[in-house]
Amino acid sequence: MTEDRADLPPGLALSWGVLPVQRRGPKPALSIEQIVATGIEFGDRYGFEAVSLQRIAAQLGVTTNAMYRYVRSKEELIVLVHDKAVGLPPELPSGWRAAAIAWVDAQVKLYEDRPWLLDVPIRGAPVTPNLLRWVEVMLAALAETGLSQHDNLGCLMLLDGCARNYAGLARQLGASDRTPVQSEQVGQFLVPRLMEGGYPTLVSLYLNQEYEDDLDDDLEFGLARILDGIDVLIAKSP
Amino acid sequence: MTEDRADLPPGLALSWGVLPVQRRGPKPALSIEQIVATGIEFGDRYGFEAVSLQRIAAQLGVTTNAMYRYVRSKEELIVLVHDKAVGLPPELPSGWRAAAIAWVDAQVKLYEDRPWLLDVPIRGAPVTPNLLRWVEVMLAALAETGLSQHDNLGCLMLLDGCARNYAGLARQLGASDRTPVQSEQVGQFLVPRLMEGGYPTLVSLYLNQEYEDDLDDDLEFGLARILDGIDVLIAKSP
DNA sequence: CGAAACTGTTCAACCCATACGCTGTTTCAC
DNA sequence: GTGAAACAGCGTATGGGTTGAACAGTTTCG
Repeated sequence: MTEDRADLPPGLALSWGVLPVQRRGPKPALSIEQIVATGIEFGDRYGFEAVSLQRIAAQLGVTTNAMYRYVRSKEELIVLVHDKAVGLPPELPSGWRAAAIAWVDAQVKLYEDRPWLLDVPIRGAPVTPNLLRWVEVMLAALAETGLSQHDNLGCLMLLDGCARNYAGLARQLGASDRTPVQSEQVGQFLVPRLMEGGYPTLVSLYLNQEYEDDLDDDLEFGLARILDGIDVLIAKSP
Repeated sequence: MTEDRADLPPGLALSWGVLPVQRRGPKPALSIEQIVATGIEFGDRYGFEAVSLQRIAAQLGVTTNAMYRYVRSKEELIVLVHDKAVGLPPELPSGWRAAAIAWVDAQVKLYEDRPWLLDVPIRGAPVTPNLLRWVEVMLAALAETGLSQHDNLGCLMLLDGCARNYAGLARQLGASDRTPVQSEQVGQFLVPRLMEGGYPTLVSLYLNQEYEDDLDDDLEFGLARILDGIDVLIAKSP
């Protein structure tokens, strides 16, 4: 019995290069690679919402429905575009601490280059080649901690959350920098209501303007906390 | 000159109860509260994608376009529904460490009750009353650490990321539990390719089935790391 | 050579957000 | 009072998007 890949999660087979063999009929005018590359192009240029079957089809000079000869659904397309756009992780330096910093930095850099990746809805655990490669390299670097694989996975998720967190923050702050007027207006609207509504800590935060900070510092701060926390665990474990 | 709330971020004014005064004309058949409550109902019942202007309008016996008398856009609706569905934070116990645990637990519980809140796209820093209330209570609890407000904000973001992380993980794992057959198939598809493709760590992870774990443990693990990390910082600071 | 298989296309049905203009109602100002 | 301004809700329409069914053309195997 041949492998039934019909009910595998969307994009799994295609992302690993397993595509239905074709024996008869006209040769396809397009290729998956071409379609995915076009999707990434649209994402880079116009954001995540712009990566649609319609647009890609139009760009490639084909009707929308022709796309369904290549992908089963939009979701499948997104999975493929996501994996391809994430690409391969960098080589990590030796030493789990340096490796973790490099890994997180690389992720932040990636999200800086392609902010729209933060908008990709995450349906489940990663199963595509490039995403799993990122997991693999970090997990390998964490092996030297001597912790259990389970704990290492926990650390990795902590680091991943940290990276996504700050990348998202950096994006929204970068976007709001374009309209400092609006930010000012928000403050004027908000502060009186915070004072009346019993938000003393937030008021003092606003008035001290402590929220005006360098994002790199923020990332460094969060990452340092996590790494210190992992260190404590390593020291505790026999 | 009266306050110009026209160009404030969508949902800001409405969430704080500032709604356009109406002097003439028929009384509105609907109220914002009603609309938002209906949106939450749909979210609870059918997930985030189900909260649409069309559906809410139909449910309330009104045409879609009538909605635009109350909210300026779908985004505004989402912001309002989000804030209302999040609700008020719990009372936190004294002691920043216990408070942090309670705060994260409450958030995880919230996302357990309303998983669709994880799908709400985050456009910017929180500005709505309930969301800011969550920030306020945690920031107040962190005041006793003696760290700067800036550092406290960093800690809060760390905790928030942790909560969202594990809530998301819990949801996807809970969803995949419904179809263990598919998970099996994924493994059968994936493992050979991981072995051939040079993913030794992941292969061992898969084969040891170390990924089968209690999620509560995961949360506890991540949270413990973060709290330990914060502790280290407190100990270092004068 | 013929038939099977596969291609892209047209036609079509949906869902969704949003804009415009109309009608009828309410209420303030005179 | 009463008239007119202001406003709610509706119908219609538009544009964008995903997905499906039926069809016609092309390639290649038997």
